[in-house]
Amino acid sequence: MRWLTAEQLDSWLSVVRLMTWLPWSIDQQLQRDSKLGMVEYQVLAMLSGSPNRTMRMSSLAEVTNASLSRLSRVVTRLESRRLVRREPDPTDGRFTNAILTEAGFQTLAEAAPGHVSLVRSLVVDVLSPEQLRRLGRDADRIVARIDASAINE
Amino acid sequence: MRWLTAEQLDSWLSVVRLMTWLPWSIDQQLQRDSKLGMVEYQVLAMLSGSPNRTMRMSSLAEVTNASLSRLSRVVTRLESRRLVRREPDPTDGRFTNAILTEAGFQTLAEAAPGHVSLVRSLVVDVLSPEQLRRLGRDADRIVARIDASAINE
DNA sequence: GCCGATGACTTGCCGTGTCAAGTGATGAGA
DNA sequence: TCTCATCACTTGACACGGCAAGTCATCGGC
Repeated sequence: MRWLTAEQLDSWLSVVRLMTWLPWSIDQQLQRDSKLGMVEYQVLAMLSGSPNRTMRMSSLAEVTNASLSRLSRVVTRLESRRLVRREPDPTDGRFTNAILTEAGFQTLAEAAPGHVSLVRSLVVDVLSPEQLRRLGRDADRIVARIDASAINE
Repeated sequence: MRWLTAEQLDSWLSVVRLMTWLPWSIDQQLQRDSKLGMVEYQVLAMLSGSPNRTMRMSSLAEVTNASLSRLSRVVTRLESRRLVRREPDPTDGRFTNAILTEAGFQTLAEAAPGHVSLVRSLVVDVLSPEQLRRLGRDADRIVARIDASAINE
């Protein structure tokens, strides 16, 4: 059994702190300024960038990193605030489409500047372009390993 | 309002994926193999490395990145499994000490190899020593910014 | 064309985290 | 010494996510 060196452990604990506090911080700001969680924001954002502001629940779940069951509840909440609407896919009733309403688009438009500016001030503008690129690539590497290990259960 | 370039957005979304899936993956393994969540594990680990396997609730909350209220519930659960014990600090009854029991130490000893080996296979062994160091430093930078922005509310 | 299999969600139940209010111990000032 | 403020938690109420079971539409084989 190979243990971690003190240095490796330090780096790992730094990553753990990041995983704990960065989502927390983003959620705080979104919640305070727009009454949205990060997943809610991603749902609105992904819908706004899609043809007809429409996406299938299952695709939406994938791009927002949410389970289908979580997404279903999130969309239910957004629907009750009239930010999103649900419709069965006309061509195949098994699919459900989530559709961004005009009110949802407005809400996103109001939330986006504050959100982006926080992401800038906490992450993007704190690192050099090269550091940010590397950080993204490292994250991709790790996520790829997770995917790989999930496949072989 | 400065928007994000496509490249910056990509990197950011990679980081978001990391923050979503890495904790999930760690929790899965710990839960499956040892019926522990990541915070539970950290609690046991931090206690085991402390003098007398004892720590104040408030210090423990800090090192495990948990709110005091969350830690209180976590320790209640661990206590009901006899992995941890609570005692008021003899020298000042306002403090409560959490103490790792022998059973708790055993549980940690059984959980640690699998946990460490997952951390290795997902993170530590996927990056070069230099990449890991940089990742840790980038994480520190970001967390420092979060702390700074939390201070000025 | 019918019927079981499959796929795409949805939902009841439960465990857990948060927020705010509550509790009990201690220290500080009158 | 007797408050009263403060500190270090703890806990009740509530919101939310996960899991597994349920629902509904479609498809494939007969």
